[in-house]
Amino acid sequence: MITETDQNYLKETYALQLEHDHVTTSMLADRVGASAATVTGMLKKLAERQWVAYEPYKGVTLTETGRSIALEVVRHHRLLETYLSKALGIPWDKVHDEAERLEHVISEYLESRIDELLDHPAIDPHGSPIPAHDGSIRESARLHLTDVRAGTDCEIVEVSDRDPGLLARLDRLKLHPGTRLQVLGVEPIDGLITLRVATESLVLGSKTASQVIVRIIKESHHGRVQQHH
Amino acid sequence: MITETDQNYLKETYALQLEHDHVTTSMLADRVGASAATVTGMLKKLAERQWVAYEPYKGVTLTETGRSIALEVVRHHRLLETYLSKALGIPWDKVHDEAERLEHVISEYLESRIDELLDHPAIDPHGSPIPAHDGSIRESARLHLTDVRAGTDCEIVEVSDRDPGLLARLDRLKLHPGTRLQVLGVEPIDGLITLRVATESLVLGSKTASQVIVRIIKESHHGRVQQHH
DNA sequence: TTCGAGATTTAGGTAGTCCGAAATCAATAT
DNA sequence: ATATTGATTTCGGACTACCTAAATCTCGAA
Ligand SMILES: [Mn+2]
Ligand SMILES: [Mn+2]
Ligand SMILES: [Mn+2]
Ligand SMILES: [Mn+2]
Repeated sequence: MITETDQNYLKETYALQLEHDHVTTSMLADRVGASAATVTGMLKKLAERQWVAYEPYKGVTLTETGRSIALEVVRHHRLLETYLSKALGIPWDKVHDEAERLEHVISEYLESRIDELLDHPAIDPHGSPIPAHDGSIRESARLHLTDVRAGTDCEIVEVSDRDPGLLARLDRLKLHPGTRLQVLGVEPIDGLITLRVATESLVLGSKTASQVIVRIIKESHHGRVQQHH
Repeated sequence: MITETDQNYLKETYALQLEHDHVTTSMLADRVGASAATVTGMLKKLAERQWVAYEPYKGVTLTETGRSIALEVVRHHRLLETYLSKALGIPWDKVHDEAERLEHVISEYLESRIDELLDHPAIDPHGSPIPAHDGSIRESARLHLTDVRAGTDCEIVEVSDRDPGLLARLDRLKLHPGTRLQVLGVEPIDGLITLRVATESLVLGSKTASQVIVRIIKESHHGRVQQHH
């Protein structure tokens, strides 16, 4: 039997694998809100069930089975966020926490009703791709706003859905998926980024900018895009 | 902390108190799907937390606190059933199981959004009253179709939401809350009840008829309504 | 190459929910 | 009044998910 806890561990492992090439016990402990000791125990259990490959002291990787369990939960999560936002008019900084609990209890039947009613949406309110029913998902390379050179034109693709405070602020600044912007300058010491959005300019800290994923529309002439990490 | 299990025990105790004047361990065991031994243990815990009054070998009663916890869950359940039915078009024999899981995880915020969108509904798809936000509820006397004399005109008020098979059948027979009917005859041995609904007549067994709650529109001239039990 | 520091695992334990089997109780029939 | 029986509780045990503290491992700095 797959418990809600199993689903959360697998989902967070999936998310961490997208951002890091090595997923550790402590990273997972941080995400699921449990102690490292607890995570070690759970990883042994998940490995026994063949949902992850686990090398003590090394790290953890999802198996194919584990990945599809994770994607099923991610699909629920993102469909629910989209539904709550569009059908119930719930603001985008409140949908995540609600979906976090609902994702584990909706039936496949309800999932498909929601999917139909929304006309099979491809992205959620934060710009994240919604896995298809068959588990396929478009996992494009993720370019963080912190890694964009000055002078570049881009469009926001996705923002992190975890922090309501961040989302409320981005909303006030009119920074949403789809928003066009130009990077005016990057301050090298503190990483402050100056942007032009429509006709206004504004400054973001690197903590905020690192939560924003963009795609480049017109590259700066002065050099190449920096690599993250 | 109130767990999902706590909520289920309290909710079922509430439901049983409406139908019986004495709620026993085995009745609860049957409803929550656990052994009598398990229920005894849980009742001790619930009594310790002052959610029920529990007399070993005697039975169990909700305290005021226990009742309001139960009504909160019942409100979630019935609002969700109504929403799933009206907004998502889910058939009335499928909404119960879905609501059974969702009821424990929706926030007060989502509850109120749903309530607003439905314009503060008073009854759910099965005719059961939805407790108000403040916990008030119209608990009218419940007259079962099995207790109605031949010759009486009535209207269906409520049907049990637990059994999808029953609901599917009632739907096929066009027996819904609001449906008018006349009891043509009651067969004394097997309890078969003959009804006239619109222009057609049909026969129900007592198992089915006992799940239907009615209110009398015009009493038979030949005597009084029988008492249940 | 050795030595820590920090990450991780192991050990020992709690809380919650469940079970079957055995013991006990309460109510009824004799 | 007593025996029987069905309901209920008690007992011993299982399983999951969590914790802290102690032991152990890994890897980079010296
Ligand atoms: Mn979750
Ligand atoms: Mn999202
Ligand atoms: Mn429930
Ligand atoms: Mn109902």
